[in-house]
Amino acid sequence: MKTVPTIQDIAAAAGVSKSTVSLVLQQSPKIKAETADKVRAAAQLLGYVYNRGAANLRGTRSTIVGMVINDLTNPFFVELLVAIERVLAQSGYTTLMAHTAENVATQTRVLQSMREQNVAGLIMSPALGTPEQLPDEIKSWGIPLVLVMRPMGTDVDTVGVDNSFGFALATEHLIAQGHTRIAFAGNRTGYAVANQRRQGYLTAMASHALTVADEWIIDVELTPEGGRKAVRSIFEMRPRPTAVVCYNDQVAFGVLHELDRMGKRAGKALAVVGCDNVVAAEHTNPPLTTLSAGADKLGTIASETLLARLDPAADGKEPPVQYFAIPQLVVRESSVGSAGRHPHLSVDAPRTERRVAGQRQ
Amino acid sequence: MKTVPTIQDIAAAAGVSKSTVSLVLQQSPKIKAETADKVRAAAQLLGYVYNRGAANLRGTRSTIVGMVINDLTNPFFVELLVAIERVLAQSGYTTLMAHTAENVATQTRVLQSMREQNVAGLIMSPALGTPEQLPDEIKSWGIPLVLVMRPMGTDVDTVGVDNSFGFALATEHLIAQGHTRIAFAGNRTGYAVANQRRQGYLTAMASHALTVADEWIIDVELTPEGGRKAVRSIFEMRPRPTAVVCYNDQVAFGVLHELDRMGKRAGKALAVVGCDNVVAAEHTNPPLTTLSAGADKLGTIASETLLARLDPAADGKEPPVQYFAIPQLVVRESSVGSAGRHPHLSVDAPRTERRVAGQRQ
DNA sequence: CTGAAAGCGCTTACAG
DNA sequence: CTGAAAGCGCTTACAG
Repeated sequence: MKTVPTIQDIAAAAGVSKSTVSLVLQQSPKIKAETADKVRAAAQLLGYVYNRGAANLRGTRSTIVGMVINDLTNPFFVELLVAIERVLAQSGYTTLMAHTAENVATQTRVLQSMREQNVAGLIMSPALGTPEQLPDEIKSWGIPLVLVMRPMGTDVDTVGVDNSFGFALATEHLIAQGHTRIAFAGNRTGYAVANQRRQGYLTAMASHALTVADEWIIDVELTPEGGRKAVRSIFEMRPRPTAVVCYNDQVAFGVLHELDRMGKRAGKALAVVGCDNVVAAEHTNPPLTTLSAGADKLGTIASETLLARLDPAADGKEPPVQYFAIPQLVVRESSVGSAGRHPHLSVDAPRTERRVAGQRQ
Repeated sequence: MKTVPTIQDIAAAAGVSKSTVSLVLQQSPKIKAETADKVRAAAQLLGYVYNRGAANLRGTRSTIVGMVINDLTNPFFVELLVAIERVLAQSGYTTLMAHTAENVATQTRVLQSMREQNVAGLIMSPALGTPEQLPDEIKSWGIPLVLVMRPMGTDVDTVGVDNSFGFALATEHLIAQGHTRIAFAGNRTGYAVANQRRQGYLTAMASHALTVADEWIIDVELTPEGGRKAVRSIFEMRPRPTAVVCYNDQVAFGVLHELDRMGKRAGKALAVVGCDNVVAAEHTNPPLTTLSAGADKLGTIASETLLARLDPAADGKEPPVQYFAIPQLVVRESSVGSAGRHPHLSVDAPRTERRVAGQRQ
């Protein structure tokens, strides 16, 4: 545990005051180039390490950003995290990460800890069941907050996806393939995102005058295991759905797997669509048709939204950002070739990835 | 941006000195219970938030631990990260996370940043190509370091896996299935872990007097794309291997996928074994046989190793920990049923997951 | 262009 | 059992 030199030591070595050293380290133009060079040489020589904690304490700003993620077992959130971390690092911020595992109590503890660390701002994907006044409370702490993926009112910066549009798009795709009995594997009731996704599906069905049997809305855990359970339910229904829209790729992976165990193949026995377009969706057997909003793009926008709030030039009077990406459908083999009414779709689709652009009507 | 109360404010409100407040917040037994209660009540009332940065600055210890991960796109490292973060949080430490994406320059920048944040300790999975003197350099900073997954000499605390044992085990499994022409999809040359894995495979082959054709050692990227390329190579070989040991599950996923594209099935056309047992390995089509060392257990051990070093009671004279887990083989469908010489193995394996315990001879 | 002084919010001996 | 004082490593007005 050798003791690290401080600006005081550099000041002594360079023969200047510590004020001067501090200004040099901040790249202040007030210091003469010659003096600055002398200081930098001394710092180099002594192996100086800037103490950001001390600077944050004395100065007004901190350079730590907290990121609170609800579910790192879902690769989508990992992709988001990686993008956010990259953009923030480029702007000189360090990312303090915490994982709540969808647990509100853990989330409370974690937020407290971030507050104690004096984070400059927070990016959070709130755990399910988060009390709706939490964003206001965080704001009352004076910490800028950007919500990702899970909106909580229009009063807080939010970066997410237009889920009802996306799920309508996915359902339309299946209808265009000739399917009329389409199931939804997700939550029957639940939080905002779950409702939006279910609603998008229902809207598309209704707009084609297709009736939705109550049992087609299958309430399952949002995991591969939930997807497997959904398949078992579907194959007990009479008449049974020929297609299923899944809450996310994790559920869809379970669907693909259970079909395989039954000796059936997605795309033939059952058309399957997921949501998130995680990297693995490209390599499943068969490859998964899924909604893509671009984790990388969403992470970038979330970071930039926060950085704008942290900019000392910001007046804090800008209205809340409410950005909802329009997802695209990436068509792969899991959703084509079963209904067979659109041969042009089933010919190339298994080999050629095509993106159906989301277009609002 | 309302201003947060400090211990000074609490001291005034409670009618004591700030020394007393500080001691109460540290749960010191020196303060009379009555006084302590009074102080805590005042803190509660004012909405006091402990400023850990100030405490770290004045005190000798910091409560931030840095975690440097080379590849978060590999779910194995995410599982490791989650376990580490959980254990550290339970001990009152906050985790500062950084992702290097296998880039040594990024890693250097990130380590610098962690040093500036005055982390109490570091857990690192070094990027490929990390200079071998880095652990010594970090130690010279006075920051305890635990390496995970990728050893760099015996002089630094290390938690990893006995890779050569594991890959021998995987290869033995394939030999026991009757395979004699077994390929290896990974690196032909490379860093320590790559060499250990390849060596384990070669050792098992040699111990059964099986010759390894040079082309069977296939040099590919350690990604699904690399796995796909390996399959294409294998099917051009004459005679062709009937089984392949993959560097990790990511490569194996690509293998399973390319086989599927060719209309073939892993376990029938080609026996496939992976390494890491990531959660998704259970849900691939077909499910993947793979080596498991337990990301959760490894993460727990790594955290505990670091916590022991951070314990103020530690004398710093304990010898370096060198922990290498003995992996187990989790047998699933991807590796059985193709050679058919051991019918008892191929009957239940596709449905029943069995663990073959690793036993050193 | 540079220095002396005060202070960020805590903790830690040292007195009493 | 509690308080007064010094100081952790910086930054920030304020002088000059």
